[in-house]
Amino acid sequence: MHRWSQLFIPTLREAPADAEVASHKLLVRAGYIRQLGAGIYSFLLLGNRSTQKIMGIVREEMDKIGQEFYLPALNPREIWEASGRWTTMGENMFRLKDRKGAELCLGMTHEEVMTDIARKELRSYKQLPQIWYQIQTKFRDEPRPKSGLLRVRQFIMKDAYSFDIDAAGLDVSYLKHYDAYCRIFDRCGLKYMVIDAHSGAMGGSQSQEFMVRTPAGEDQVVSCEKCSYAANMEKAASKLASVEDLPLGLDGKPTPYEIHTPDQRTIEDVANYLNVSPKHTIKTLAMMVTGKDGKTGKTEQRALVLLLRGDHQMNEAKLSAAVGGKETRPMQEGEIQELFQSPAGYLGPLGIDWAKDMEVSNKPALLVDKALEGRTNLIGGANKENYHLKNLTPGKDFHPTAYVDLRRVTAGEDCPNCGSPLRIDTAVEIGHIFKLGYKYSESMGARVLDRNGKEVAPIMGSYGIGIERILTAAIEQSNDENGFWLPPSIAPFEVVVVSTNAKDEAIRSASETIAQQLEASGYDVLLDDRDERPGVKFKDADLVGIPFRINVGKKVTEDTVEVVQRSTLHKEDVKISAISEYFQGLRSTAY
RNA sequence: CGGGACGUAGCGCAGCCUGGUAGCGCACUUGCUUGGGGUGCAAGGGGUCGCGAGUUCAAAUCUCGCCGUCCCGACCA
Repeated sequence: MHRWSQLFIPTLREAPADAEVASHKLLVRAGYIRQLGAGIYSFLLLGNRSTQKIMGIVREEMDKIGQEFYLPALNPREIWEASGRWTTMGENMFRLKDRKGAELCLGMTHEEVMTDIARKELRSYKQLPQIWYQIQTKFRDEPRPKSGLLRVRQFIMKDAYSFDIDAAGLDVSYLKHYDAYCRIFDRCGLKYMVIDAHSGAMGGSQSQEFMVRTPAGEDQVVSCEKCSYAANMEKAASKLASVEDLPLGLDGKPTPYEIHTPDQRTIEDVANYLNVSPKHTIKTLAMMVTGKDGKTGKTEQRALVLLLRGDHQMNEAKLSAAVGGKETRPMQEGEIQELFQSPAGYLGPLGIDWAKDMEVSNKPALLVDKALEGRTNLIGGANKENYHLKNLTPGKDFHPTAYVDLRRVTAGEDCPNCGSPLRIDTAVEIGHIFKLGYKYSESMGARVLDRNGKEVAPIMGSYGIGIERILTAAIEQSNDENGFWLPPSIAPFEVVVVSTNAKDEAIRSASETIAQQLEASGYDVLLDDRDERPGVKFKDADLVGIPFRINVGKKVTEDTVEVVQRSTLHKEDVKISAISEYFQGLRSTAY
């Protein structure tokens, strides 16, 4: 039996001044966590109980599909060199030296260690498939830890890795994880969505993220109001209404011609001045790309010009993907003048010798958004102050280096699947599954013999869940100014029994009895037996995330107590003799 | 890493401009009081004013350096 009077639950009336998001303020106020440093937190009794319950659920579901390991957080440099990530992980990796001067790092993820086990131990296709997982502490030297537990430098992750003989096998392992993740997040009581994601620096093909909508989130998610379409902003697409192109101007000849547009610099100005919709104009964005050349290894800089439909916005993530992850920045004035021989405001694609493919780096590249592919008679800058061009047709008047998707989806546009409006929300990523492919098995030399006796690399998948993020997301999803409420499955206690007057013997002993009864029926019970005023206890009970409260008060003389559901604040009188049955009933419904 | 802010008791803050005994609310301790939404009264305890230099008779206060934390951006399985 847990008695509040004997526990350390340091609740705070006020949130620390440096807490910004709801979950951070409340986790501190409720005595779940305390900060040790930037992005480093201690878990106290309540916080630890909650994360232990989350890990319990994760473990139960993962045990159905895989085997639990426990790998070291301290990793030698060699395995990270083997995968190539000793360098690519850069400053995000915590590095240290041992007494002999040997280099080590703290694991940010465990593809390397798992693959190392695989390459040493797996010999035959008969040993596949394997799904290995662990629940373990990860270290990442985030450039900017923030938002309490949302972005930290040390956290607990459930990470799993699958090894299969072929792509079909990987599909099965991937699906098993998908299903397990759904069960885990359902059991944790989260409202989540699954979105298509960018595989990012990890490589690989298919990838999905499990996201929880919250204003505190750092990721933008596009989802359909009606159907199940949902995607990361980096990947999201939308259906465009078709546009009827402008007719040919002047004598009807299909060649671009100049028109005088004095002081008309913005798309909006030009469109107004010429009395056309911005949909008929071309937006020209001048950028510079910097990055290492794949062949020479030298850091190089090249001009990159982007063309979008006038009313469209550029999506930085898509651009970054289009240039292979290199850094981009807007051109400076001098650079613009040098390439276009024209001031900004009148830039266009004509008169410049564009590179034919992205590999050729001595010429500027011209990337044209797919929304302009097939369009004709557009209006764009003439590369001459105070002039624009009419009758511009991509592919005819100028030749793009490539057509790519660069456009930023905006809320209200049509879903690519069903045509219903799309919405955009910020969200927190709580889980991620993806098909790694052969990246690690090949680079690290994991090989098995297939049924033909041929040596092949196993195909891998990688699957992660952020334990603390489940707690954080749950709080973000369910809180008010007085505190928060967790789903019973992950709450530190399921019920708090509040003895409203510690000095009243009838109330005191009834509280005791009720708490014992419920505990005997298998509930996690906290008995608030402190010698405090009822108001203090109610405030604390509302604060700390326990989903149900039993108020034991004067009505004990009538064999009655009050049950309060924290989420709704709904109150109900229940006979003490029937309290266990009452909660059994709840378990089948609200639980 | 670029921009901004902050650092005074466990938490929230004032004091700094104009240098001179370090303060308020909550929390904590003791006593009484109260007992269904942070009860009231009284008496207490608790501070290297982030750290280090400098200026000065005298520094929380002025100057310089460093450290730490938060926010925006960049970054990000």
